[in-house]
Amino acid sequence: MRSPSQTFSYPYPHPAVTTDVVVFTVRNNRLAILLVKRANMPFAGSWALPGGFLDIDEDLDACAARELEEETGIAGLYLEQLYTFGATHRDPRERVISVTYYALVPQDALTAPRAASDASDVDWFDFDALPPLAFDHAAIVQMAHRRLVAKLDYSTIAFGFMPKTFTLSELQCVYETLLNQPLDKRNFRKRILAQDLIEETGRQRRNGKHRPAREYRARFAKRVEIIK
Amino acid sequence: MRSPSQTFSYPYPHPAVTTDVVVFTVRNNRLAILLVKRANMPFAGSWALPGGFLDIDEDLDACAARELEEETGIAGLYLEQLYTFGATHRDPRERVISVTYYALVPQDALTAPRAASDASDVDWFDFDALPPLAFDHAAIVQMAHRRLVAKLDYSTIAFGFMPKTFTLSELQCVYETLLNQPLDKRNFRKRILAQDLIEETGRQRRNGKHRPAREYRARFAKRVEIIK
DNA sequence: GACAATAGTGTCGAACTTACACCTTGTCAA
DNA sequence: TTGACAAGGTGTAAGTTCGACACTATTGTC
Repeated sequence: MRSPSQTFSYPYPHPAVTTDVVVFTVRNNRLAILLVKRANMPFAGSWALPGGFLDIDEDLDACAARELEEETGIAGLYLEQLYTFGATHRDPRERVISVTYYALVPQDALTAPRAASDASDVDWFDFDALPPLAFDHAAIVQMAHRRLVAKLDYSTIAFGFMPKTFTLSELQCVYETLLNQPLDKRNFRKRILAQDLIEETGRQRRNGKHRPAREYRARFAKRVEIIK
Repeated sequence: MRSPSQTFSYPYPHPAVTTDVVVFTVRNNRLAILLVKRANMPFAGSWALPGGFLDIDEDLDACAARELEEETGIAGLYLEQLYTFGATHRDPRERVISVTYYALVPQDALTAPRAASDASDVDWFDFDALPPLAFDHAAIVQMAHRRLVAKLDYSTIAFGFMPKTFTLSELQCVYETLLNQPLDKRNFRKRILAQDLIEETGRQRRNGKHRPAREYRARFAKRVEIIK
């Protein structure tokens, strides 16, 4: 926490450093991201990415994780650094450099986020129906989305959206949502199974009033490896 | 420039922000990077990446370009942001966040770099014979190299090493250097020409006492597009 | 004119990608 | 119990891409 009772002086001007996080999920077959409503100036009342100022003895990754948890209650995600935004007037208060991160979260981990800290509200928004965003956060979101889509091709990033167990139809549905196009069921299953990244749990899962599907899990441990 | 006659105070501690740049070239059929010898403490006398402190009213990209030019005399490169390093004790003086960049330069643009500013010397080093580096710069170099190799597959990044005109053999040689493996001449030419990214200049180039080769140039304008 | 050195060219098989349709297994309601 | 509904699950053939592979062409030199 910050203690405004003293001041800190330097022989040269220093920018402030923040972290901001773009948290993606797939919800109702739509890509969605997590936003907080700002409680304070500037942009009070605007929606923004969760994030905040770096503590002076805190690693960047830790700051992103802490701010995310403080403002939304969501913890334990794997945060990957995205890009650093530092245009000179991106924050009206002072010079602010923002180191941005992105993360994926499975639908079922949606322990409804709770607002706290500098946020007066928290909610998920469909990616193609975002409200106006504070600062340059719209640009950050765009870059995160480009990265996400690019990584679909050459990494296992999509598994980041899947719960511990899932069916092939559910996985295909996530790919279709992210790629925004339908995929052939047989070819999809062939390709996924050929990669040898998932295995059957042996159980079945009933998702409706019809034939139940085989349940799968990722072969790799907790954190989904992202092939760079 | 910095004016140390006054001080700058903030209600909260601020880190310093620097930029550092990894400049790659291919030289004598080997990958090489540009290093400067530090004139000042800390790590005075050590080799390090060119870079330095962000001016308070300067964009990050501009800072990287400025510091590169000040310390090495090299200007006009396309700098792409790589990653931001901010471990708490990576600089012994104070908390320093470094936004790092990388760039590629063709062999023929090697107007011999000249040391200036905070650098007492500048030189190119073969990538697999680097001296010990100051700060965490070895980690930065490693990450830049991983990114470079990864992008070879799905981008036109290799053209960044080529002069305005070149022969197919020269291009193949750059690929072989970067991939560290020999390539089949016929398959290489087929693949490159199929991409439709280069065109014949109509001229020939004599590279020795033997049959001259056709000269090519990149189809795209000045800056080589890097497909993300 | 023979030799040295690099430039330049085509084919075949294997592997991978894509397009495409039907039967199976469960629920539910008549 | 049976038939309709809904999603689960499976194979094949054609086209395309990728990789291995060897010889002729052109220039300069001796």
